[in-house]
Amino acid sequence: MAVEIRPSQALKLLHDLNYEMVRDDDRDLSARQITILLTVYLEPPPHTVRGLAAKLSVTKPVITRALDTLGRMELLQRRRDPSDRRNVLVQRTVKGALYVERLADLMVAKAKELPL
Amino acid sequence: MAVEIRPSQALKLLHDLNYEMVRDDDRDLSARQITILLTVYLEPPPHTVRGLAAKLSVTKPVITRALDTLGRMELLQRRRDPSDRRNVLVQRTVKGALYVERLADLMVAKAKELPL
DNA sequence: ATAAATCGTTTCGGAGCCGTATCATTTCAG
DNA sequence: CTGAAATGATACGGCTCCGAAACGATTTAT
Repeated sequence: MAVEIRPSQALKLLHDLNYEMVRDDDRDLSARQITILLTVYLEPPPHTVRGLAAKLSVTKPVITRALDTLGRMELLQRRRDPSDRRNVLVQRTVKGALYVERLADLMVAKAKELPL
Repeated sequence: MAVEIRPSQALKLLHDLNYEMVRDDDRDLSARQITILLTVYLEPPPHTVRGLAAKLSVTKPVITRALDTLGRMELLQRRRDPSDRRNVLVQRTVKGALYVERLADLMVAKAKELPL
């Protein structure tokens, strides 16, 4: 129970954050893509297509396509599981780590600026 | 300088929030749509297409189309400006207010659950 | 009264993402 | 060794969104 925030502050934080994301990136990630990205960066590996699909309650092609996009952006990468070559392991990248870190810092900064 | 939050907490909060939005709504709003919605609900009126486009640094058709979508969802509504009938005034709706309120409450709850 | 300017919408071609169904590859069971 | 099961990728038709350009309606300037 660490972070106390009031509803009006939450909305302003959400607004400011989305505002920055819209302005900075010409190509903004969807809610699904952000969720996939953060899941990989926050939860312990391994991450498979099937596992991510189940966790987000979406179909497998959704994950495959999101990985195509996030892979093209170099924010995540695929790797075949050597022990079971049917599996694809989703892994972090340097660029992805920087992106996530920047997102976190932005949010911390915006939270600090909140009025009242 | 009200809300203190650490980077790892910010990421988890962001993840949890996007996760809920992906799971709850079958049709999730884009970052642009959320920004438009929150701008109208947080900043003082009047809100015009041109004003919103300038504020978000996007073209006017982007706003028009977002209003089409958000209007269809009944989260925002258009109204002609009686004093200058070229303008369109973007206004809140009951359903939109409830949606925004729910979003704020969700974020407050998720923040309260954050570890450490 | 006519021309210019302003505002929001529509059109156009192009691109991304959706879910369903199907496919190729790999593993496992009999 | 052969057939079933599991996994991720692909094909398909449909929908939404994008930016640029053109458009109709309205207001303002000359």
